[in-house]
Amino acid sequence: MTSARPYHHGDLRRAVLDAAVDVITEHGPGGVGLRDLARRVGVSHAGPVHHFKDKAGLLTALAAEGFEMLADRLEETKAAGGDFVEVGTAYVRFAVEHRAHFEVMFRPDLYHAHDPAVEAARTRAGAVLADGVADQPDPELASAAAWSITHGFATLWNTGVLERPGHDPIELARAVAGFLFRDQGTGQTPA
Amino acid sequence: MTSARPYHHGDLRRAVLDAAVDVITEHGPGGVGLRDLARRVGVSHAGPVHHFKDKAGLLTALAAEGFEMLADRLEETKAAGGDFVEVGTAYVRFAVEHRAHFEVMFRPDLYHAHDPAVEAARTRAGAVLADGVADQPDPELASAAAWSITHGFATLWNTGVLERPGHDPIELARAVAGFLFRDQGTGQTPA
DNA sequence: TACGCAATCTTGTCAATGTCTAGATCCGCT
DNA sequence: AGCGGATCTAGACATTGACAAGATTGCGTA
Repeated sequence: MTSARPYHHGDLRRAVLDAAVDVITEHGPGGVGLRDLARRVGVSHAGPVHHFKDKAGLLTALAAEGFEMLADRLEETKAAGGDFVEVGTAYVRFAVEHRAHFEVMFRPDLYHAHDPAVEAARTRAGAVLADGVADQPDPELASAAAWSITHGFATLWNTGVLERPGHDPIELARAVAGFLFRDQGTGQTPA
Repeated sequence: MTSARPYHHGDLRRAVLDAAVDVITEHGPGGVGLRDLARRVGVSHAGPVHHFKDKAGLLTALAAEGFEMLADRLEETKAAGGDFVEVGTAYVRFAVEHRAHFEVMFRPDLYHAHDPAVEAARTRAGAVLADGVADQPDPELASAAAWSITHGFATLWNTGVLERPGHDPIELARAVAGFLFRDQGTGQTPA
């Protein structure tokens, strides 16, 4: 039920979520405060509470939204005929372009990780990654490896540890993903 | 310097760090509070401040300690003749066994990421991983891939997303790391 | 040995936060 | 019209991080 109709504010729920994204992008998930968000959006200090119940509730909503967006992107990429390398690249692209969502999604201590919507979308996203390597000899292992290298690259890039000045993360991600299955035809890209 | 001598408490600095590890292991990095730690250790609410200046200072100390432990482990593994698979496995083992440290280390928004001690130890750890794949055709790319798959597996396992009931994370990590260089023999790289 | 000093820890305080409660405001439906 | 309920406001309370000033303790040095 993501629909919130314009009452006093217009669309407070979305406004708060957007503000939270801004704050997280700039200061990380630790920088979010319900009162600060309320201030940014122009409502009273307890306004957001009614929509999210909790600080954890707000982050749960963000995580659910993030997993759904991610699953959508991966499914679209696969539906367009993308192999694992393309799907993995889409994963990294999501992480870079929606850094705030991504950071919250993989910090289950910050939100209600067992929320049904979150779990459903997360499972959906994982299925696409696993399906992309289903033709491998050991699909279980290949799936773990594929998800690991993709997620690891995204995480390391976002934390700044892997930063290569002058390199485009998407191109580098494509090369790294291709490296995993370099013995097969797909995936080699000119630098 | 890490040396703290027994004054009133005995070794408050270490006691606070240990308590923080306990809290983080159980409730994540968001659960740490200076006052709560002080309570657990049995000192007044402002006791820890003198040793760490800040909440961020405390986490900086934890991150530095973590990167140093990690770098030590990786260097030991490599010195014992371990190839990349063994080094990567040691990386995952550290992440699983020192989950609290590991979680803080890769959340630079929580501490002073530009602390010299932190940066030095982090660079040292990265060098071992890069060096383990230096014999590859494209060392830069292989290094990024190696670090990504290793770090990704560790992260996903710790967040519970990759959990396989009945599987030992270390064994699975070894298999995943081996998958990256499966075309080469189980490569005993001589020292 | 005694003294002074600095490191260590305590106590008190302040602004800010999360969350709860009660009340005000406004929309949609009958 | 006007009622009901969703939406938001206002006030309050416990807790937290951070700061300031004072008390306590061990160590080097004369």
